[in-house]
Amino acid sequence: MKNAAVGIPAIPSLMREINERRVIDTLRSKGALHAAEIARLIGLSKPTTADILRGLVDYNLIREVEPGEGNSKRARFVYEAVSDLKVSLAIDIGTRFIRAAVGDLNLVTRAEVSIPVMSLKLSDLIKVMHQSVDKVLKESGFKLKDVAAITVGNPGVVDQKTGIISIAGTISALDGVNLAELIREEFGIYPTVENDINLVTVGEQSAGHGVGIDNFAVLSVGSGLGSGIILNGKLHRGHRGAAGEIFYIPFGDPLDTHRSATNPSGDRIAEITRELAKKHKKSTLVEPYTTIEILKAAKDGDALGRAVIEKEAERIAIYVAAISAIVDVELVVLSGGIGRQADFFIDPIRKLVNEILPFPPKIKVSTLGESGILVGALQIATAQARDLVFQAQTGGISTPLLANLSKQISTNGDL
Amino acid sequence: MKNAAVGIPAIPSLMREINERRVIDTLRSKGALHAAEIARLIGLSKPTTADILRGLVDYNLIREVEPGEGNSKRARFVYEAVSDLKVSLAIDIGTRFIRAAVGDLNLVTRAEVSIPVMSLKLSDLIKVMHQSVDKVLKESGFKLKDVAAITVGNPGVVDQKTGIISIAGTISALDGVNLAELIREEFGIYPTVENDINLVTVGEQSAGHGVGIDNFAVLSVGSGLGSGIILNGKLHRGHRGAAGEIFYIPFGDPLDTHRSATNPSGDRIAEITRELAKKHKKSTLVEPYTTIEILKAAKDGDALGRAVIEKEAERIAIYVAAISAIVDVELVVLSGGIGRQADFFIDPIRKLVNEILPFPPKIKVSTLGESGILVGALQIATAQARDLVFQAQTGGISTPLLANLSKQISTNGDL
DNA sequence: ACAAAGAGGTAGGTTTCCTAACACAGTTGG
DNA sequence: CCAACTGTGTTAGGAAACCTACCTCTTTGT
Repeated sequence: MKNAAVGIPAIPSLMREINERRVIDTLRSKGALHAAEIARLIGLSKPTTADILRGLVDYNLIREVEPGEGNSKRARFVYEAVSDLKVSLAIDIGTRFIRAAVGDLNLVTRAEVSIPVMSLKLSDLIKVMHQSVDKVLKESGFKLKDVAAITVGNPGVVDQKTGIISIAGTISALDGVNLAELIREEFGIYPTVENDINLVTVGEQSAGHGVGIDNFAVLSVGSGLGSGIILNGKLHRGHRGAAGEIFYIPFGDPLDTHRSATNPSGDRIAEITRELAKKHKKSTLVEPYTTIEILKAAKDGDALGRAVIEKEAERIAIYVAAISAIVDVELVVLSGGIGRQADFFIDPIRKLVNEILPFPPKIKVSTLGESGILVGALQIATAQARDLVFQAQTGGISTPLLANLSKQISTNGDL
Repeated sequence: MKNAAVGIPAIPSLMREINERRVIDTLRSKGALHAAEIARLIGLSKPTTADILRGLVDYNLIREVEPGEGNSKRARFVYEAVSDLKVSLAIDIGTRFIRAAVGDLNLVTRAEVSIPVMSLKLSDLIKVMHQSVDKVLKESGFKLKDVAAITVGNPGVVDQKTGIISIAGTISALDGVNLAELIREEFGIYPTVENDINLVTVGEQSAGHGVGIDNFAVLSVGSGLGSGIILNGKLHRGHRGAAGEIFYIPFGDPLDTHRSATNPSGDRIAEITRELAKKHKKSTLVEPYTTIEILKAAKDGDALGRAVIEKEAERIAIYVAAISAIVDVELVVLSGGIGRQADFFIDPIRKLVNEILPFPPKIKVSTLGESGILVGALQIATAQARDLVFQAQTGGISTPLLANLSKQISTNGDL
């Protein structure tokens, strides 16, 4: 125990703030509504609700709009959450592209761009990042000063306290870089920096197979091997942000240096192919073995291709099993360059997992595509932006805690 | 999204309830205090605090006591939380003993008993359970009608929705049994049924190495192999309550039937010993190899004993590494019959883990001893008992959600 | 066309919290 | 040893936020 029962006492102004947040949240998730309906939805009386609405209009957090089709004809006034007071910015630093997206406060993507990366030098990455941000802002029609929050995805492990990247693997220029501080210097806003697979996972939660599922994981198989985990509805980062770094699970030789050196599994599939090529002489596949070619060959029935995919299925299965044995998820979503193509070999994966585990998870292939990272990044940035805007407009002494709190009060249905 | 923004609106009575709970929580964690000090700690004004205190005294939830040493001499009235309005009951169904404990509302153990189990038949287990409960209640001076909540530990996986046990391994009579319903029939109270290692983990969190640590795991090595995981300060059960069932991690042959049959690692150490005995002829160890004898021999320098322990250290290390790779814990606590004796071979475990992982966890040996399960079970039962008593005494329309809520408000220090 | 139902608003009241001021009891220092 | 100070507990008055009840006006339905 600490020294004191720190925290916030419940006082009338807190009560009001919680109710104001409930009103805004309701409007954001349900669109335009009139006062009486809001009152029913959040459980307050009509006079109180009307008073809150007047206040929020004054704060410019909501506005009166023309009643639309969905609204009762009796409704004289209809309100909606203001969506363009500020925007949020998502940046994805990948090996081949840097992508960026602008989203409004109602989580609508206003623009999205993708610029190829030619050099993995840090200075070049920063240059391309700037180009992406300039371009996406221009397309969206907003300026940098309209940006309330930034979330940045990268392949490394992020120390959330300092913002420093480690184990960036494929983009080794980021290793040891304080990316959060760097972004602040470049754009003037201290961002949330997050591992890219964690962002894909948040993306799946908000717009993919993970909607409404409290415990699930994303297994990303592609140029790297990694996973992101949602537990009890929240992204689990772990003590140092390294949760989900599954290639460190000591399958095989516990001291396999191949594993610990750099993120290994990028070339693993080529390696496996080379090995299996000794057995399967007649194949359309030739060096250098690329993932795309192998997948294509396997789909076409090539024996070597199929053999490689069989091994890959086994490899995926043991990682799915390991994750599920430890955290018992309801679902594992396969993502990444290889994982997103797993549709045609998902059955052997399921079969193997079902043989290993007494409580196997469901296994699905991601449908989010390349921009999954940006979807997740926008989700996080927008949540922050909403909170910042609320504080700025109300002049509240509010804290992230309160935002969570009001969310708890408003979304908890399991009474 | 569901149909409506269900939840609780913030109304004055909710505000009061939150503040009442903050007062009681403060008194339970800090002991007897006077009004002015409570007001300072929880952040309310003196008149309001005094009013709340009068109410809680009326509800019989707190009482006025003589000022003690710790209190200011100026304090005329000092209050403490009533501890014996109701009690909670912890029951641990083990292979060799059934243990039981009675705890009061301030989490003080009032009595603890342990009765040997002679037969693992379900009817016999129920008989011994009754004996344990009768005995522990008698020793504590309370009656069954004073019990507000029961938590029951068992070796199996518990379906929290139905209360049905599976994979009970060492006590196969429990497999498929609806233990929660059974307890309700026997004692008239619907209990919380929980996996025993999960309870040890909660025990470590409240009274062991896990105090104040948000992410840690307990690895229990003994007659079985299992783990419990605390993530973000809360026990992680997983989708079907099977989180931490780490012996399903497919190390070695993924389809190892030895693993999936029943919980295997009980005799694993004897097996390893038999294998290694071929190399190490001159040993004091003889069949049947028991864990206690092997540990003793290893401590005494016996070559075979040491070899076995070395293998065991490696086995522990890979499980520690797997858990940490997936959920990134700050600490792993070793528990169970073998784990609690790991003090003298903890260094090789640490060394190996440090070689495998870039972010290795701290590793410690549990100091809780045999009754760790009961400590955790009392923790859970007492939390429930407090909530039930609060509701019963105030006649509140309160829900578990509110209890969590007020806890959030009062204990969240990271603003 | 007219009654019922629903939206929006007003009036008056309750709950809960706050600040300010005061009486009283220990503590401290000349 | 007594006066000044500090801290506890209480009272009075008031502010913020919620509620119910009722009213008016519009839409809907028979």
